[in-house]
Amino acid sequence: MEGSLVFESEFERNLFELRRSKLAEIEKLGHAAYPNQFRASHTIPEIRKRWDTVTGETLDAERTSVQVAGRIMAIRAQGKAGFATLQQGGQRLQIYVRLDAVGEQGFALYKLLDLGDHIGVSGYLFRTRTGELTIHVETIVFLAKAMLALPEKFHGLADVEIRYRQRYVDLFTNLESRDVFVKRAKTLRAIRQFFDDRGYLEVETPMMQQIAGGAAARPFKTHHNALDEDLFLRIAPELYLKRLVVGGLDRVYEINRNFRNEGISTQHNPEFTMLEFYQAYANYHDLMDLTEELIAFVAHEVNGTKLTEFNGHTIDLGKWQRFTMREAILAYWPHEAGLKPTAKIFHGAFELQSCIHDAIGSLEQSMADTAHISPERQSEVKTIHSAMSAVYYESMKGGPLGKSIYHLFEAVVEPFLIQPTMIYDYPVEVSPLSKAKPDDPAHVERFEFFAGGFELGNAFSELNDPVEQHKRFEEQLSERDRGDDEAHRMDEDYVRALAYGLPPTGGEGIGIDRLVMLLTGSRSIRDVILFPLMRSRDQAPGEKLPTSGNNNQPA
RNA sequence: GGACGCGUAGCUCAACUGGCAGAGCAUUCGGCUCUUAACCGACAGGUUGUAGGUUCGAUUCCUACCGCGUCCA
Repeated sequence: MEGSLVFESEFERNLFELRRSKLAEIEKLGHAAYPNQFRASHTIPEIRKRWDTVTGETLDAERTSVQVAGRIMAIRAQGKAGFATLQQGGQRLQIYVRLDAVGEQGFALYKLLDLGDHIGVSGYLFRTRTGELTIHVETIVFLAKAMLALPEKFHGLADVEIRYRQRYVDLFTNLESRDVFVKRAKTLRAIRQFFDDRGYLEVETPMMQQIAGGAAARPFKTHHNALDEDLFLRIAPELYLKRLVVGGLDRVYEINRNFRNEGISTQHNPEFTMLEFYQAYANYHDLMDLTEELIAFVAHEVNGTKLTEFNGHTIDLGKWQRFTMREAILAYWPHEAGLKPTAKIFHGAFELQSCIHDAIGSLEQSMADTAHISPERQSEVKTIHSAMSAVYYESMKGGPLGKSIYHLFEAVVEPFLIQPTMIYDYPVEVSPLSKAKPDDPAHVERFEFFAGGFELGNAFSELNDPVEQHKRFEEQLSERDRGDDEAHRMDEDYVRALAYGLPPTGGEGIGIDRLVMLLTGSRSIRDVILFPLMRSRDQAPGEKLPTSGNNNQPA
């Protein structure tokens, strides 16, 4: 068995052996090494909630008996007595063990205990001289041994890599980390309550799909052996959920994982959790109102307030602003990019190109003028400059105007949307599944919403004209041919579903991980995912990177 | 994929300009019947991420690689 255990060092191997011999001594005292049950009268949070404010005199008068289980997180022996701190349910409670109260057997067990061990105790509540609520132990039951050393008790586990890779240690040593995941669960519960209360049906649609559709992203590929068929992990549930609306499920929502084969960053994990919901007979204006209600409700359920601290900003999730995409570009135009342009730049590729050309020139002048601009702003300007250059280059190559406008928006507006903001009326070229505005076929009834400087969600009035949908897919195919490997694929069955008649429908997707980041003040998405994807450490160096040329898809 | 930064005892961190690799916690042993980052005394714990190079001498400088982080793409 030892051969299969992973020790970090000889130190750990020795400690493990030492703890095994202690475990054997505990068995000699008459305790099972790995007992299978303990009946507690209370959880530690229950005890704290009920008795935290009760005085020592009252406790002495009542002499309340309790049975509690927990993990030892601190232990202070003092000859023939001692204290320990038990942790359970994310909270801690001190216990007091003395020889004359627990007897020779009990005290012998106490002396064999280590940090990290699980025990159960029974005794009565009292307050120490310093006023701390404590269990005066009468019997100790051994429950399980920690065979490895715990992280340092004061600083906890600080190494982020170990926190992600060995989350089990992070969770019991850093209670702030535990809190994040408790809030994550509260977020999901609040979302379900919100939609259940409004007559939505929670559904589950395929995560393994023949055509990974519904979003602009590269999928992961897998293979079903019995069918001998390649499959893709879904990048979005969208097209299946709308099939359900065709089927008469007027209000549906799904909360589950999507998989996108893209880079990893503080805002991207290859698998992430998405909420998508669809409501028949609603349009994107209805969804904007619903979204404001939802986010405010969830924030309040999770934090008891609509305010949240994120990245040095106080964000009010109850207060929203709304801009059309074109308004936002003009409103957020960086002053280093020269005179604020007019709406004329959106009228044609030539106008947009000459505007961006001038802006790039102004930005370059600002970048050279290091004396008058703060270093932080310098780096922002540099980022805006490189993004704008990419937009210019793409436009000169003959890319669609709407795509350039969208990328211009991403360059100059998105990172600066700290307070909750809805951006609506998107170019049709970047919205192949959205319904066009009745009076403006170049734009669609779509909005995205932002807070903290990143996108949280995306919604639109669903395109339900099968002929138009088929045409949009074909346009996406030609974008693929132009080299955009994130462009949508054709999905004939989806078009067929639309042909049976999709009622006017509004649909929306919200990134749950990012919402939880916002609600918990977490700067990295990895802090809100229990087991974020990490590069494996145990591959042999020779097989580290697959050499190209076998079954890789063309880039 | 690129730039920058980090990697030292199980954990948290030191080590000046290249000159004997250290402390606290945890562990082990001894003492202590109200402590709480308990305290007091003693012991032990290291291939400084890996592989090379420069040097009389490398944790420190150089190269490559591995892992992580931040920013960018």
